[in-house]
Amino acid sequence: MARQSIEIAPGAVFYPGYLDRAGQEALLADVRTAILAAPLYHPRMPRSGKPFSVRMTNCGPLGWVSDVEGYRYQGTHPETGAAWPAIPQALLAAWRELSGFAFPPEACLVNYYADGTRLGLHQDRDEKELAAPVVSLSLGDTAIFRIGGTKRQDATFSVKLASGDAFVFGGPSRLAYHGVDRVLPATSTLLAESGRFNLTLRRVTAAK
DNA sequence: CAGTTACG
DNA sequence: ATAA
Repeated sequence: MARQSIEIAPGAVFYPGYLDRAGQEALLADVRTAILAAPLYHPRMPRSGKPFSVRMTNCGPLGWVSDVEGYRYQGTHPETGAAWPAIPQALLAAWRELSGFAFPPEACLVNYYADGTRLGLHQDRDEKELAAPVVSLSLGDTAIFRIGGTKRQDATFSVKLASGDAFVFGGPSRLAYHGVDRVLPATSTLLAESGRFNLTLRRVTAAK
């Protein structure tokens, strides 16, 4: 199935409307199930211990976590100690369609942005396999997403990411700085609550 | 280190 | 937008 796509920058590809409403509802149900097993929590910044405003959890063999000790991937939830739940099949299918990478993702970071939540400009660089892209899916309220280049001082621009949109960071944009400036309240009817879920699929270890 | 604030 |  051919998909509408827009290459925002080399290797940074936007797929507006990637999931239709039924697909969004099915994926949201999977996310709800995952959160029952692995509750959302507030990560903390390395060194300072300051909490993020975004709440997080993960699916997959590995999950990205941050606390006063630093950033890392680990196999268990930092608060419950339980293994992360499996990555839902719908997300594995999206990875196969969008990543162009022959090996499966090992982590799905689930970020929940309540109204007022922001996430500062950063790089996803804790993965060993940088040949694999990061695949992102949005559910719920529209985000004002910001993306720049591979250096923090590079120019940035913003893109609105709506419910059902996909975004892929690959090639020269794999290490592009990006963040979320804000979430626009009441821009989607998908969630019963306000806010937005973002799901990012990553290959963490070197693919063999 | 993916935060926050002040400043321009 | 940039810096501390």
